[in-house]
Amino acid sequence: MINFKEDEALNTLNHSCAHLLAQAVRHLYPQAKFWVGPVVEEGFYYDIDLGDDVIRDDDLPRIEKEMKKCAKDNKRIVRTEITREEALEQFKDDPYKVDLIERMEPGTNISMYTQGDFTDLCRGPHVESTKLLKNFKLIKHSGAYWKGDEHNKVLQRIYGVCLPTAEELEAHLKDLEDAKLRDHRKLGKDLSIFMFSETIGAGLPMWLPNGFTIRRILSDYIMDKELAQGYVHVKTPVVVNTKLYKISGHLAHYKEDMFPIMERDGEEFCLRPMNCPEHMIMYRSTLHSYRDLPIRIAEIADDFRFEASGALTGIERSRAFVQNDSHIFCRPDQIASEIKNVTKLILDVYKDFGFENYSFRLSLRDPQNAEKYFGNDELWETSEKQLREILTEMGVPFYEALGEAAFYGPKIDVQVRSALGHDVTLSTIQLDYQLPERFELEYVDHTGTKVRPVVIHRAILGSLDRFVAFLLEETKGILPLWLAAKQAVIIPVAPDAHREYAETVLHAMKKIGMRVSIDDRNEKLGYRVREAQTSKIPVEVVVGEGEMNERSVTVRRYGSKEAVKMTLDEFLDAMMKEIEDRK
RNA sequence: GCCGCUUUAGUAUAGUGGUAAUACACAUCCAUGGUAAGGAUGAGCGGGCAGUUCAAUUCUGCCAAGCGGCACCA
Repeated sequence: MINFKEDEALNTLNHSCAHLLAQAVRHLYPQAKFWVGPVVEEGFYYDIDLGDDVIRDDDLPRIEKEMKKCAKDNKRIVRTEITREEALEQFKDDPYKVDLIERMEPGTNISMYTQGDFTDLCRGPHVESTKLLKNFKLIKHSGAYWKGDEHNKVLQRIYGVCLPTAEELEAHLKDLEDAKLRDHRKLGKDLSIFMFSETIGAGLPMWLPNGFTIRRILSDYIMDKELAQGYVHVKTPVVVNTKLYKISGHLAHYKEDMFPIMERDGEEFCLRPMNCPEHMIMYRSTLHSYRDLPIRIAEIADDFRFEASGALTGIERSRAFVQNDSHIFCRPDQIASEIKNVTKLILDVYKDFGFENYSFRLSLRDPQNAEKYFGNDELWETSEKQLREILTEMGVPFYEALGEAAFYGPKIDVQVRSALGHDVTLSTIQLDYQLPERFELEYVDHTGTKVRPVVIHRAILGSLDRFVAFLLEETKGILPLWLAAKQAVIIPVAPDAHREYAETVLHAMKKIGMRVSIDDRNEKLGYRVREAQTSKIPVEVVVGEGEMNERSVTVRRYGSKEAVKMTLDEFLDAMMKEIEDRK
């Protein structure tokens, strides 16, 4: 996918196109006032105040037409400079421009770009003439809060793209269409992975047999990895007394994001939004020696968060989900090695799945917004520094993001991009000095003194739900053999004549643990082959007269046009090896 | 939650102010077969609640769910 922001030429082109958009909007909506029109990764947008008017779908073609008209005039785009004071005077009737100008250094000059009857404040650069703006398309529109603050007025935002040639534009629009085909919501429906029901409730997924099988494989997989690394697994309740979240501080901070509280017999309960506090209580239930640390408590945990209705996105963001969660209770001197181990585990797991498009993000607090966070400044600075050093030392490339920390500590997040371009967190590692304090956790050190441990929160697959969403989009629903819900289908050429041998093959495959069935419906071979292919089943085994007589199978793999004949034993060996290797 | 849009059979779509169509899937029957759709017949549909109208799937309002963004994301 094209990155319009990083490509210098495209950036300039799109920036100029944003001005063209503004010019056209000014013609069609004389009352329009303009905020900003930047270039972003997916193209350009402009935020516009239309007074009481709004943009509707039908308006985009109208605006495009006007843009074409403006561009055809072939106006040169001219740069001029004025002083800050002159600018304030010139734009005194436009509160948005005044806001922008006032934030510039006094004494600096301000550049403006003019094309025909339209002038806008702008740093530039721009293309020479509007005639270069030919191959553009307005993609979508939406409301957007002024300055990104939900208390501010909603401006109208229009998104578009501009490319040098008509062919490139067409190809880009085709890419956008294709991305929709690997949207996990579409694949999930087509492949019967999960479903939603209005009657069950928004954001509450139901996992169908195929989907549950995939989840079961995933949780077995990750639990085995964890066991090998010294984790222990537990199960804790999804409904808890609200006392727990009063202690943890969640109730004060995050009540709005929780399902409503239940009250009975004078006690309050809630559906847990996360399970950290329960693991704290579990840790606290016995006395720990410094020799016992680290203690790594893990859980495949159902959690419930009342996500805003507009945030729900299939199983990528739902209100009920299952975390692959763990809390590592350790001594301060163990932090670095524990975080390194978790990072290694993440890299190891991504390798098993063949993921390559991800990036590590060091999520820091936003110092402008300090009241959002627990704990004192030094502690934050120390722990942020600690995480930064660990990543640097490991040679893992990462970027830093202010304001992305948890309220109790900084994080290392692993970010991926969904089919539709959403930046989402898959894995996370969080350093926490706060919850141990709040829950008064202790261990006995080598001098016999009770001291406070540190907690590392971590999720490798993140939530199984989101992980499956990403997995589907990355693989286009074509899962590797070891993960496929249905790994193989056996197709007897003539069901009546070859059923018995098909069953022999079935039992042999089941014996090595494969998820396989026989398709002995009274349909043509071609029909059954087609269905196996469209269901994205990795392996088709055709058995007929020849196979029956020589105890062999004819195997066709998903996506291949070739059918290969081999003995049943060779086939079983190959399958076992492939599943074992997680290829 | 905010701005805009959408909602027709199991699925994907078409169409209309006079209660609806196509394909696949499904059921029954015929066909009994070698790698992407054999044939016939049949059953099944307007998100919910109001309003306008002689008449609403079609127009209007409210609600819900979904979609694209915004905000949010422990």
